[in-house]
Amino acid sequence: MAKRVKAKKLTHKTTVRIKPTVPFAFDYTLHKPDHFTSGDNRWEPGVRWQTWAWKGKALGLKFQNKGTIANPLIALSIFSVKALSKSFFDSLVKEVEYRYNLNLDLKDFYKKFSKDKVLGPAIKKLRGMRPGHPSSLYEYLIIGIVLQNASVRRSIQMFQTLLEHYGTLLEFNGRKLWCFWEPGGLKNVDEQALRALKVGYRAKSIKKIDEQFTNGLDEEKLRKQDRAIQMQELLKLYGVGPATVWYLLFDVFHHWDFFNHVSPWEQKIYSKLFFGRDPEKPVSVKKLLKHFERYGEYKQLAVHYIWEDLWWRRKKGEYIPWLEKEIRT
DNA sequence: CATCAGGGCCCTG
DNA sequence: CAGGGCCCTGAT
Repeated sequence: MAKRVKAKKLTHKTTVRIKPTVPFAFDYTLHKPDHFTSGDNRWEPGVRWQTWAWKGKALGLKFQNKGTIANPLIALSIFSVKALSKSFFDSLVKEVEYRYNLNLDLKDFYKKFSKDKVLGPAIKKLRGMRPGHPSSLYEYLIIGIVLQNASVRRSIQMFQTLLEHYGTLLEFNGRKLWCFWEPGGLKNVDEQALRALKVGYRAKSIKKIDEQFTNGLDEEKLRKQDRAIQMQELLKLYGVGPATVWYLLFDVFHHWDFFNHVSPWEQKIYSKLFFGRDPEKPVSVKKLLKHFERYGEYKQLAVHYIWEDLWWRRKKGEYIPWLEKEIRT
């Protein structure tokens, strides 16, 4: 399936140091085992390689853990074709800090919920974990579209194929990874061509989002608006509904306090986690949402901790039979 | 084999 | 505001 193409070699390397706020857990922040793996990143303990389209440049990033939870330090190496300016690096680092929430203050959240029966143990284990996602709004929208009405395996296939057709293969630090195309990159691609990649009816959404996005949607500006405006603007995008917006508000716009949607597979998992129920006989969405109210302004963050704890347990080798049944990769 | 549901959304009535 | 249809794929 992989197209045979020549990788763009990123021979320039610049390393900068980033000091996140304390406490900081490198692996729990830089790797989320529930996010589907794809050709744009690689993780191993203490290291993450990630491609990054930024201001017209296709970059390779390598994050290395050089500190501890109590005294954190990240070495970020930026690989590029040509040398880049100081102001370019500054803007990039600022964006990295934003997307991974490296300056987030978790004290109040921990103070409020460290003793919570369900959340407490997760906080203890994952102490220093930030929520966050490496994608821009545009990139996340494309990912959101391929998640719709599809199994994990199919989503991965669609995303990988899109990357391989419209992205750029980069080679840096001895690795080859695909980099996302820039917004507007599908201008000369018609819907039929997208359909040929087996994305199905999502072709229309992808195409329209690429158009609508280049026609004035500005991520920077939207970040500064309040949540209601953000929702309203996102829902205007063709193919974006409540489920996709819910993901976006958390992962891209960093609202920790907003929880209005539960998708069917998540409903099953939450039912088991929070109510001990058989996932096949899930608790109603309404009841789940009401349950999350106890976490107040941190409800989405709280669920993120419990959710990630579950996936890390699996990642670390614990066999969770009911979960395996729900995943169906 | 055929049929169906799936990590939604749009559109119609 | 409920419900049919949509692409494709793996499960049954």
